[in-house]
Amino acid sequence: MRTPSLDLLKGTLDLLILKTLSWGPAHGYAIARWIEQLTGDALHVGEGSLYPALHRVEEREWVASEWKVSEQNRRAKFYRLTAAGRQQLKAETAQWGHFVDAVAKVLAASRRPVSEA
Amino acid sequence: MRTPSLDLLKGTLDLLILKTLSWGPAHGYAIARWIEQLTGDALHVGEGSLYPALHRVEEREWVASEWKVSEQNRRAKFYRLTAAGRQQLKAETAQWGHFVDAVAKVLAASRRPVSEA
DNA sequence: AAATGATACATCGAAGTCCAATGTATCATA
DNA sequence: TATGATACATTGGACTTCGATGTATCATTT
Repeated sequence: MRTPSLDLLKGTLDLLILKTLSWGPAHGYAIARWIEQLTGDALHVGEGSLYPALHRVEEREWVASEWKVSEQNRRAKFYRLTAAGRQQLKAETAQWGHFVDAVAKVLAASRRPVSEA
Repeated sequence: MRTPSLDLLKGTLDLLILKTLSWGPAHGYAIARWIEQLTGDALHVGEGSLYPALHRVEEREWVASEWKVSEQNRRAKFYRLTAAGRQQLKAETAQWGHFVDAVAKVLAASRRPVSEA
């Protein structure tokens, strides 16, 4: 069985994380809440997806982390975008756009293409 | 390591298959070529992704299959959309749209949302 | 002072998906 | 008869996501 929280994200979680960090450093919890808030809860980011993703992007050095104290006065690991991460954000944003365009082309077609040759 | 054929598709392959079959019955090979042709090769559909996906949607009874002879005069398994598949196509198309919208909202934001109490 | 709820980190296992590589066979054409 | 395009299929590996669960701290309420 599938489709619990819609199963969405589909590989775009990295992109969304990089994007939220482009607004400034943040800890994981805040990242998840921001995404949910911005999308009106259309996108739910669970911990089980979020933390593996954060470790992933840190391992690839697109983000760096540092322990600090949050606005709520609690220990929290703050992530910030690296220069490489900024590059990656740009690249993934473009790639996402191309992908969406390509899918749109198929969805917009009302009949099959002529098999030329 | 990742990003061989761009790693894309990301769960939308079922949707693309259902869509191509909405134009009429087709065999797997044709489905893959149509998608590539329509997207100007932005989307590459490999056999290793295609056939498992076809078996998947058949198992869920969104498509039905039948052995026939192709335009090239060869044996080929033709898939056609079932009534349930047509329903599913509609549902997945809508869901895809919502997802793209949600991602767009995050990507369009220039700063973090205000954390309202 | 104690209970509660929100914040914040993290891991695990299960399930599912995609992909490259590889293999077989047929038919049309050269 | 060799080649290339068509057409089916499987396998193994790698990766991602998800729900569930666990720990701990701080602020607020009782």
